Amino acid sequence: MRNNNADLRVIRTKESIRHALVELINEKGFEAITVKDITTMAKINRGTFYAHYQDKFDLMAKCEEEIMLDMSRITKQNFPSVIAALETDSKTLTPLSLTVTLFEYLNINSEFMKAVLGPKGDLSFQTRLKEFMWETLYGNNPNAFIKEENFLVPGQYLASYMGTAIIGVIQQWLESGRKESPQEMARILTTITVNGPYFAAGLKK
Amino acid sequence: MRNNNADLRVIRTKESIRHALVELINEKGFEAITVKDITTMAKINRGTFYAHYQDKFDLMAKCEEEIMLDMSRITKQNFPSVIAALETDSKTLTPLSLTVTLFEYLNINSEFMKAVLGPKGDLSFQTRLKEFMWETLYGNNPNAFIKEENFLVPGQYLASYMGTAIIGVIQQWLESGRKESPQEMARILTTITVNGPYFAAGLKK
DNA sequence: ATAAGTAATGAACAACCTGTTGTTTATTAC
DNA sequence: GTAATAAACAACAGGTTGTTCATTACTTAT
Repeated sequence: MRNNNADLRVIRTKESIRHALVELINEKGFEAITVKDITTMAKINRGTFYAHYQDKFDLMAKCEEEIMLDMSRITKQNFPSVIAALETDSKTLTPLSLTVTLFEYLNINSEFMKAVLGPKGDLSFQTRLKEFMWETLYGNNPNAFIKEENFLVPGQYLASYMGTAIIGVIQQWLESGRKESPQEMARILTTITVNGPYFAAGLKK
Repeated sequence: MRNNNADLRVIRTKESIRHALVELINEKGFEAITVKDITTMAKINRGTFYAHYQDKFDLMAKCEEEIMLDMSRITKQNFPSVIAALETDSKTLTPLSLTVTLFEYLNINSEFMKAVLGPKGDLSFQTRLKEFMWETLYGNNPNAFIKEENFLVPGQYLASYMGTAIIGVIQQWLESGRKESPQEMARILTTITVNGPYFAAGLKK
């Protein structure tokens, strides 16, 4: 039986297609990209593109899917349960070591992440990543973080607030050139979340 | 000299174009919309569309620009300075009354806002709105909220965190059917921001 | 009320992009 | 070495785009 995925031509073709996609998103935004743009930049025949993907949406979906699966796999591999992650961090409420791991992955795939999370990127991917980050970092917290009604505000708004805020910090990190290490970013994110933005700014004791 | 903008035909045409745009974004996402779709739904000739807008991107940009100008105008009208807004609220750190005003505007234009901030919306608009909200609500705070280096974390990450978090709360409100009043939403947003998410959830004293 | 000015219409146009088809070429497994 | 398999290709029909032009319908200023 043949192993299709091992064919060097396939690997080369797919790599140049995906590289061209990232380039073009940064250049003109996913919106304005045509299949012709991609194949021209990837230096392949347009027919070849359709042999691998249905259209540009299919290409995008498969790239995003791969990223999400990777993150899921890495998370489960390193931290089979959130409880274990929390114990690693000696009694903080947020799994710091897990956050470091995720930032390390973002760092490796920064080219793609920067493209799809940037202003010309894909809003639906942002939504999916937001939900993933929320669930991974806080959603399964054994302290049952979000209840229907929380202490001061409805739980759904707390979840949206924190989920979106994480994405914002990631975007800022990617756009400003990833000057901080993944470790430092995890510390920053955890600090703001645990203490609240006003305290972190020094405006509140 | 004639005033072209007053021509009832122009007003009617533009209104039906913009209404069709909102409908279509909710239906299939901005991405997939063709100019033909818009003109068919708006029941106008395709040539008429090109008499008013260069293409669908130009249409979108002009709609967004109008919203941003509106919000800017309303803000300046009601609160010429952030200091005045803060004084209205008897010594909180966040301008609650200003937040209410902004949520009231979002409420009136909820159809459009829901479309462009939803999963099928426009990421670049989200970025612009984020920056506007940040600057309006916190950026000009006389307490000089964000410095180059803050107490615990770099200021740029605090700004991104809070700016994006606001957008997240707004998105959640629009998507879940705007059950809360603008007043209630302003209270929720202010509460989380001032106290921090962990406190608001009841996990921290 | 009317005339002048302006917007909207329908039709036609070339240019472009799309997705598919049938064919050729290169690689791999036996 | 040969047969199976899949990538690469050129050519095609169908649809969208942005423009133009003559004609019709509507609005406004006088």
